[in-house]
Amino acid sequence: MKKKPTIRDVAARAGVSIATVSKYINATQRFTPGVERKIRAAVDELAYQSNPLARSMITGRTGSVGVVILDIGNPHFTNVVKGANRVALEQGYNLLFVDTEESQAREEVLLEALSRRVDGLIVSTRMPEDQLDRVLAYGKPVVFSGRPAPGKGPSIGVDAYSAAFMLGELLVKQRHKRIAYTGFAPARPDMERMRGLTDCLDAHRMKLMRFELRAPTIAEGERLAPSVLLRKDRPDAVVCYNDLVAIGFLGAARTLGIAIPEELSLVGIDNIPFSRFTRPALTTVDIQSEYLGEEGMRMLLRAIEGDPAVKGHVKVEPRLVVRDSTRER
Amino acid sequence: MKKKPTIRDVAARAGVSIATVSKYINATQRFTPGVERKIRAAVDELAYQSNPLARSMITGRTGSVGVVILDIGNPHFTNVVKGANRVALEQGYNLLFVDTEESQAREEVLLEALSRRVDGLIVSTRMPEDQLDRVLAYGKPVVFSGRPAPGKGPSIGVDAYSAAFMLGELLVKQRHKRIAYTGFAPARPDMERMRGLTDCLDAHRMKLMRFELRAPTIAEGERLAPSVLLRKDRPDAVVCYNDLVAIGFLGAARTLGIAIPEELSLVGIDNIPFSRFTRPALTTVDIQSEYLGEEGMRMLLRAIEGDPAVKGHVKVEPRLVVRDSTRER
DNA sequence: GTGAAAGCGCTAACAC
DNA sequence: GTGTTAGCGCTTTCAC
Repeated sequence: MKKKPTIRDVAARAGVSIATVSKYINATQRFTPGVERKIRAAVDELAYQSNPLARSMITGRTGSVGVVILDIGNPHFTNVVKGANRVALEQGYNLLFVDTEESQAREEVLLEALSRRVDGLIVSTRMPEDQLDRVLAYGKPVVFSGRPAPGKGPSIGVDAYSAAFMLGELLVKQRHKRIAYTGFAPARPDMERMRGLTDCLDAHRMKLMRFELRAPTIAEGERLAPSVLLRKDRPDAVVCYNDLVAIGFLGAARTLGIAIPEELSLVGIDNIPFSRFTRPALTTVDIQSEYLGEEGMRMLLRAIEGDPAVKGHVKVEPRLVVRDSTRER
Repeated sequence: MKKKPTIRDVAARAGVSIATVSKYINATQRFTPGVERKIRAAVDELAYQSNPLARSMITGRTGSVGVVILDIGNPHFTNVVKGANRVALEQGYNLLFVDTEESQAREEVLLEALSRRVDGLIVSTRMPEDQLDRVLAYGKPVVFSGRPAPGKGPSIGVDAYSAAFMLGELLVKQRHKRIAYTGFAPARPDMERMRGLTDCLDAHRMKLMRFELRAPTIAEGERLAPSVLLRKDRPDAVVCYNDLVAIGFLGAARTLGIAIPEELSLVGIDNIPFSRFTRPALTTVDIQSEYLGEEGMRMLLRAIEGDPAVKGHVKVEPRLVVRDSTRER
């Protein structure tokens, strides 16, 4: 763990100026063969690597972009990251990401620490709209992911209203009579989903039952399930906040001896990779997580490059995926 | 996106020297009330935030640690990250991570970029042992995760040999006669798992069939499954490289009409959260992913603080988790 | 307690 | 082509 050689060490060893070495490192110029050879030799011998911090201080660029996600344990977000990572790498940026674990307090600190180390950010946050300015105050290009951010900068997200509406339509068409939604109010898309579902049921003169989640996770789905499945007016279909919650419900239903889809239809949202492998396979809505990450990163990179056309909300269309956890009544 | 105020701006506005502002920001000293008030006012008005890059250049510390993982799509790794994140945050560090997507080429670039931006690293890599020095050459404390790194620095990982051995014992005890292993040779633990299984079967005078995966993923499990399940000498038990592969096998078996566990026992390794929710629920070995991340981070943090006792390999014990994908013959 | 000055390792003009 | 020089924004002696 000896100390690292600096550009000065290389210059001294090669017998040239530090400016020349700098130009060699950055390949911004051609050299006389002798000089080039000497520099290369010195770099090799010292195993020199330039310090990106020092470089960034001058150039104002870091070559990195950041992604802030709410929960790395949710496959939806890991897919967003996968997509973003691929595009960033292709364009010569590297991606740093940070998991806020759904904690608002943490968000502040992590965002600030990250924002100064990258050229731009994609951020998923539950922050109320009027606080979004705080993120912009870091002075870096930002793309908000998973929600519209009207007037606050570019954003990308799936159309939560229509995702929920589609699910409602399916369930109604399948003649379900008592439809429930397990919502998670703190999440941004929750209200839109609720609206989509309510509007759809209203049109058919049906009412929606709502149950409240404390977190959008498998464990929480399992915890909540009994209280909705053991009521005397048990719903005959439940729309879960996301696939994770639906998987928890599936597990609980099995334990409780409730057959799905025979006695109860169950749907999720997200279409995470595992939803295809539950049994019964989960009916859900694909929200194109990976594409969200890719396209979000493309937007961010354009913004970093100074493209003023990057603004407004990009609405991505959800796709209904009907599998075996729903059945006609 | 106007330019950020510097410490100089604050000093000018407060009518003090930049040295004084620096001391205020870092709380390294007490002040006369008047000065303190003026500085605070200036900081607030300008919404000043110190530039961590500039600070790092001088102090040599960044306050961040890095984690390099092979595939963020694998819940095993996301759990490692979760554990590491929690511990890092507790200790006042923040965590940046990077996904190499199982690509060696990428690894180089990402590692170098990351290493200069953090105080230390936890790295998962398939790099051959003799190349591990390259990682150490970055001059930062490193903990290798998921494998021993003899003579190359501290490491932590689950005992892959015994994990496989346990699975072998279970399957033998259940009177399986034709046991197969779907391996993934490029991965570090593959050889140890192979040894564990082979030793166990040898002791019972049984032979192990081996099949080769091209990646340790669900999709690859699905792809490989038919070629092992449709042979005339079909195994009656298959040990999958990990739970993801096992889930792929489960899906394929369903499609092929092969009943699990009635006609075939199937086991995975990792105990990812979803393995409890497949049907049948997957028998597997818990490798304590989250603990691996926590403890690895504790080791790293101690190493960063200069503790010379951090070295050698910490071997974590796996735990057999018997569920419903295996059955006595 | 406070400030002047010397850098951290590097790049970007601008001479030569 | 190559070298000189002036910083990037900050911390850290070391005087006062």
